[in-house]
Amino acid sequence: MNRPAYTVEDVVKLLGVTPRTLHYYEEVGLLEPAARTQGGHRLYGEDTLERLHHILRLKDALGYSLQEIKSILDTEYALDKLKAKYKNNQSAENRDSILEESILEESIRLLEEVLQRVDDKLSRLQTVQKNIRDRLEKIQALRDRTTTTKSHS
Amino acid sequence: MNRPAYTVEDVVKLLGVTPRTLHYYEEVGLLEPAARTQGGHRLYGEDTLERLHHILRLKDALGYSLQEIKSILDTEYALDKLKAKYKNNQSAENRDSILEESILEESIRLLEEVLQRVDDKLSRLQTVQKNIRDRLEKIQALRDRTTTTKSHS
DNA sequence: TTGCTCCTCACGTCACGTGAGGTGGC
DNA sequence: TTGCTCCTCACGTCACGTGAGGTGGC
Repeated sequence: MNRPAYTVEDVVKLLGVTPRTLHYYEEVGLLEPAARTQGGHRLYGEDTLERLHHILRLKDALGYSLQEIKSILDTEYALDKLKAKYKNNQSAENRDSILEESILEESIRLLEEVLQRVDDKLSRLQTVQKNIRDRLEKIQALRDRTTTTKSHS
Repeated sequence: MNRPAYTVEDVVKLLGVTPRTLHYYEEVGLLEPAARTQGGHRLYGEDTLERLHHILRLKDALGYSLQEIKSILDTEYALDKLKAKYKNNQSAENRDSILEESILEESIRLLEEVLQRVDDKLSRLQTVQKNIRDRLEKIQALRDRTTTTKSHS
């Protein structure tokens, strides 16, 4: 499940980060390599690759700090564990008691908060997009006026 | 045209930045106050306020560095000057020669580049939005299952 | 074996944050 | 005059960038 293993070079090419970023995320406890070679070279698994992808989206698209991302990932991890516990449990009463746990409400609050941020960013970007398109059209019209004038002369 | 004047406090409240940010942008030559009081307190004009708003959009929504923003604003300023020159000129030949200037093509290239970035950000954000909505629905369904179970018992 | 990428310090940089000590403006 | 905000240094911080000097892996 953790196979195949990716080297630093692989990750760098796949996700467009630098080795330094991988080192730094490890330093602050955000991303651990799945293993090391006997020579000390980092090896990443498929799951850490997905985790990094998620980190980058939260950072680049939504502008969260690494600290905030850490707490978001912690909450998501706790939720995943809860889901696994739920699935592995036969008893209906046990299932219900699992669903009582506060991590469920916390996850919902978190997702709603993130979604709000996404929506805000989206509407702001759409305004910018419209703005730029208008300006681009105007200035292109101005340029085209020169071209037509030239063809007259 | 540069009236009314805004104090640091006004700008901070209107655009949600800190005084330190205003100081720093001035330090790197991005944003000059329109004037100072005799006591040295900064006063901003309506136009610098708009400029700051533009800077913040380029930084927060699009992720440009202050260096990049500076060069973008420089290009836009040059284009504005060109437009003014165009409008104030009666002669058709003069107008044509103004339109020959390379700043026109440069501005179009710049706007297309920025628009590309906006579109990229938008599509990525839409993916994230869909993702979160799906996950939110699933986890809400899980929570609601508990509620209904409870009402049965 | 050659060459390219990896490793670990460690200092530099960008975009501010955060006091320290002092003055301005309603 | 009181109190809140402003001012200018100047050091701290976050998220890496960038060598320096040395070793690993196909």
